[in-house]
Amino acid sequence: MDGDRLELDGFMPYRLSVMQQEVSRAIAAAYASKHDLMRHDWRVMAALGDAQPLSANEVCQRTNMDKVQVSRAIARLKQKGLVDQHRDRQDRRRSSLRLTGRGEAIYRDIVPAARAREADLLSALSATELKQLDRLIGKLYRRACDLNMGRE
Amino acid sequence: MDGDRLELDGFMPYRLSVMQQEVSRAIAAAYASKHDLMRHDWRVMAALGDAQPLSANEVCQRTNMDKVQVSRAIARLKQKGLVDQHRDRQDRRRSSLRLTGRGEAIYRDIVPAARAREADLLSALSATELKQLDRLIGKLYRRACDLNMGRE
DNA sequence: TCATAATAGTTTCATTTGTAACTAAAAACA
DNA sequence: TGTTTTTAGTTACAAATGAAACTATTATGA
Repeated sequence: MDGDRLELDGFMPYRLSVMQQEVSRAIAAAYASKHDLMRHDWRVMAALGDAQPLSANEVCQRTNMDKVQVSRAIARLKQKGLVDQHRDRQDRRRSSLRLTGRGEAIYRDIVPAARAREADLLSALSATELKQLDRLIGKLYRRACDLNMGRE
Repeated sequence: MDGDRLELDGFMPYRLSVMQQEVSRAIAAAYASKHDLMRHDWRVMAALGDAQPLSANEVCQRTNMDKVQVSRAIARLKQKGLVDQHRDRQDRRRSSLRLTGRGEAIYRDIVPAARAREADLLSALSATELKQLDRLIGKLYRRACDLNMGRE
């Protein structure tokens, strides 16, 4: 252990990042090639598939994306005819988002593929390890959020 | 468990991504604000700090970045006077990269800060959990790589 | 040897992104 | 009520990115 070198390979945040990228790529195969969607687009669709209708703001909260990303994803999805957006009558600042028929169809096509890839991925782990993973992700996430609290 | 909804919150790749982003942000605090470096720039510096000199290609391998990203990071770092690049005499396609004095100084300034943040982060875990995490990252990474083997 | 392929690294162009500034509507408050 | 502040969402612009094409050099092999 050399005191003044970082040694990337043993640096946990780096390993986490490299691993996550690879996982992300494995999952992207479920939506990118076949339906020509970007990660952000798919995330918005996934949120709407989980619970409709949602306002753009609710999509932000559910997906951990910021409002600009969501706004742009919605623009792309509307243009492709996968999402409908119309102003809320009660509060005319908001809008209410829904998957269109085609959007729903694509969502229903992707979900099993995404699930299958997730299963493939997790098949490398035992049931015990899976529980551990779940716990560890939660702990690290909460700790990181705490650390980031101060700044913005 | 609803068969035709994805439920993002329980979808492991999503949770992994959100957690990793937060961790990344926590670490970025060590190099971004004070030294105005981007993630890619810092990664290249970290690789060089670990072992100098390196060719751009060796940086690619050590950082898991692709050659375009590395080329651009090097351009930025050269312009800032943090990295020196000169052609290799044996093979004039390659070049040999080194941190400059100022580059080294910044590297040595960042390393302890990055280590401290990592420690903060990992302090949420017991020694046992840390070993588990290490194992799980390795397993998931290898599995994801296997899954991605086919394409490209 | 000469032609072809492979390798190291850079550049180009279209697209995506991040930040900040902006518009519109509702809430707060005086 | 009228004024200010918040909130929802969009837009603008500069910078970063990805993919493909490109340059220069070395390796291969007929």
